[in-house]
Amino acid sequence: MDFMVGDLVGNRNGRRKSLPGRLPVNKKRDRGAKQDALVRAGTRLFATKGYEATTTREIAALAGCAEGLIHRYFRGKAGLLYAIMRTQAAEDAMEMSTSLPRASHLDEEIQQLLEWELNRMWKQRDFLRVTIPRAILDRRVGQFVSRVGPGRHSRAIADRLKLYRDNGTALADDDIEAVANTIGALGFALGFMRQVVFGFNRQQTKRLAENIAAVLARAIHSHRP
Amino acid sequence: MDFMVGDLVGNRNGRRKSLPGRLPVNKKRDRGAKQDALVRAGTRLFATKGYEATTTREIAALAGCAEGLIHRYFRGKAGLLYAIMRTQAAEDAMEMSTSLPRASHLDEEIQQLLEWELNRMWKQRDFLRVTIPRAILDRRVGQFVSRVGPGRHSRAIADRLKLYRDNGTALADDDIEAVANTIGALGFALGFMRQVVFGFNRQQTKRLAENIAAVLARAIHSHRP
Amino acid sequence: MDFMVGDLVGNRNGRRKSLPGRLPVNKKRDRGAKQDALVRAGTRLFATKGYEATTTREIAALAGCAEGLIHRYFRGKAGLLYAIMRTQAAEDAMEMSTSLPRASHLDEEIQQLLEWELNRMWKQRDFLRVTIPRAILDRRVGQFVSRVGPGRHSRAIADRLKLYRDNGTALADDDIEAVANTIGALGFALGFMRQVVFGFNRQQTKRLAENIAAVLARAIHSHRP
Amino acid sequence: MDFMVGDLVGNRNGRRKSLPGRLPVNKKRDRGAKQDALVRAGTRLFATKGYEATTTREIAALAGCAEGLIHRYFRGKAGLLYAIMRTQAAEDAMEMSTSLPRASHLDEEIQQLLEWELNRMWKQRDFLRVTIPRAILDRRVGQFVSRVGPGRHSRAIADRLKLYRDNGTALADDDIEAVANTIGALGFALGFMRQVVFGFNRQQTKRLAENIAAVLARAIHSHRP
DNA sequence: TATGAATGAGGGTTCATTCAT
DNA sequence: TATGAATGAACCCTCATTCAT
Repeated sequence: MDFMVGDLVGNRNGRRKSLPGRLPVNKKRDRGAKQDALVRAGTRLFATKGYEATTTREIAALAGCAEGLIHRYFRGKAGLLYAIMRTQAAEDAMEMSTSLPRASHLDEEIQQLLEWELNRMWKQRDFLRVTIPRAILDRRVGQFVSRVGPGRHSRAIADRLKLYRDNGTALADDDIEAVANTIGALGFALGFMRQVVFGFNRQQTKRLAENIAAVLARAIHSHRP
Repeated sequence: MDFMVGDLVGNRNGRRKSLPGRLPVNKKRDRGAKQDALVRAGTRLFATKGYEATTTREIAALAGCAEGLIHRYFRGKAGLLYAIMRTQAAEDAMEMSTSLPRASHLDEEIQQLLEWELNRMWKQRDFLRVTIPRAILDRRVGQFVSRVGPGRHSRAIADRLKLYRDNGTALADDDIEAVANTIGALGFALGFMRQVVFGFNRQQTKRLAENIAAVLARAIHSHRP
Repeated sequence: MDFMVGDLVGNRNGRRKSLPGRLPVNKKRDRGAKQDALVRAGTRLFATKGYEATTTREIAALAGCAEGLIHRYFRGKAGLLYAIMRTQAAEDAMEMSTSLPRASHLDEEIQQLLEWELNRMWKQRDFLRVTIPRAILDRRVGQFVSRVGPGRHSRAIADRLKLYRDNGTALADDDIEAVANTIGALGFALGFMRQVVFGFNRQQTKRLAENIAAVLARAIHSHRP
Repeated sequence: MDFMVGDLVGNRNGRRKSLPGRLPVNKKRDRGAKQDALVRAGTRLFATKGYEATTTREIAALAGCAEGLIHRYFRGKAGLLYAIMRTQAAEDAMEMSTSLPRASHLDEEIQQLLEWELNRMWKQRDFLRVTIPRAILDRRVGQFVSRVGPGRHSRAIADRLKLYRDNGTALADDDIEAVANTIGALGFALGFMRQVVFGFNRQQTKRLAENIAAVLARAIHSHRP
């Protein structure tokens, strides 16, 4: 009267038809570390293959943990993407607060601000490779990026420029806004598009930036002659 | 199954040469029309939903023709993408030759060049929404875009600037290069990223561009004091 | 300048990494036949393993066609289930119209009606094995089943019984309703539950039904003595 | 991983015997309470959503204990299902012994037996919603259900009918068997299928049962005219 | 012992591509 | 040649089960 009926009840995992010996699995619990690993793996893969072309399997494999965790921690692939963006925005905010020393002259300030932007773009290149394409497709992401990226940065740049004076007079607000936005635009166009996307030589790009910085400095100096 | 990047600069037809013996007169016209329709539909859909999220079925439906044609004409979805990029590059090249009238002063020239760039970005926004994400993922596409986009344009801009003189002397090459690149960078950053991706108000953006143009003009005027 | 970039565009099927030689596939188009095959395969598998435990993969394999067709034809697994139920309801309706000859006496009529019900249950056993569990879980399915099953049948049985008279008088409506419902109930309880689900011997069940029919006939004959 | 049907009649604990040396006094009480809670939660959820569609997480949540306990106590989800069936079979057996008072006449007896069956089905509806679908899919469960359900009950009904006499003579065995089985069939068909599954009005169903009982009583009275 | 976090096999479904018509 | 029905690989996600804590 005893017979096997286990397989009469079809359950998802009961059907493990061909798994003779399991490998010993690392089930150590370390939520923080695994979340980090997933965010890092996701960033890397989304950046190089694109969000859609990256599979959750790959991400889990690269992160060295189970696919299911992507869904447990981030509520799915899309959630991981958002987590990546939030994480980066937070890190960027932190990095901004580690202040760049003030330069002795306006020329130098513009010089170093532009260089700083270029470096920032380079450091954040993976993040940007993930984010920009999403921003292009999704208005909401675009607004988020705008707020935490160019928005925050041009304001910071403008604030720094306000501290400088030319022949004893403060710089005009319009000029400050123009230069701050130009520096932001150049940061993105040279630092990200040119250096990262178009694959131009970094030294050459840096020299170009230096020339431009010099031109900008001249412009702002010569205000109302 | 694999597409040549060479295709990016090749002719639009997937087939290398016309088949022997069979007049393709009217067929050709239909073929061309359908290819155009597919390219247009693909551009629109890739731009709004992204390449991966767009299905070939949708493209065919929007173009009003059969799904199979995407494969026959363009060797698949990826081939259509390349065709879109080629098409746009060609159109852009044509548009550049419809020349912008020369301005009477350098100030005006910079002004109108920047405005022209902003408009160009706006007109090409769908194309850019398709292309930029691909360029970000694919170094080779990046190089292609760089060549037909910023490369071509900054050269054209520089050529125009060379025609102007300040106090009777030609502008310095370094300044020309700096300003030409800055105009290009601003075109992309303001015209595409700010206007299109971040969804900023166009008038406001245009005014910002005008301020910036004024600053740049001042800089280049005051050269060699 | 020509390099492979095909794999830079991650598309779903482009990734066919390890399919050296495809088997020649039978892509013959025969929608009707394939729909039938899927309905039949679905009925069989749902009946024996249950709806949830059956995979669409299995259904397609048993039907000898592609999994995708389940979604194209029936909009998914659930749609196939509904199609099965509709199909069966339609067939059952048709079969009902192939009339059972009228018996010479009421006794015989009850006898043959009950037998007819038992046979119907046996013939429809796979369908019932699919449907009853769903009806148990889903009020809507329950109502549908009730309408096309017991509802339709007891009415038909009642209509037949109305044609008989006992000692020259028509049978009382209440009696007809009672006997018709009893026959229906017995059909289900003996024909399906006992014969099919509990696995009782069919001959024995048939004899039991004959005894019961005799008792019922007596009851209705002896009306108001 | 495979469950023995023997478990269906075994004791409720997954573990065969108590562990040596460790007083399980209070633990046992908790254990029992949690097992009960899991069985109750499982019954409710399996009944309303179906076995497969119910997750162990839901069951644990409804029972207010940890998911892992389902596996520790019942060796998995399937084991819980068997425990549910065993529990119910045991409760049903107990309830049968709380005897229904004997009626004064056969008519009344049939009447009250049928009513009793209908009520029983109503009370056990959740259990039946769990069990019937499993019985339909699994021959062995079907046999188990048949034994502890209809089998046990028709025997009990027959035993009661044997106590009545008509005009001083005992009822014929065939008639008793026929009526007992008919009552059982009606109990299931009206009490479960009609009342519970098809969602018919209970009062109306009760009246129909009364009519039928009257007809059956007449039949059995008039035996051997 | 009890918990619930971690695992990963397998599910339904989508959709680029193929090919009969 | 053009069509769109058919194909099936691969996707994201669920959830029974395992096992560290």
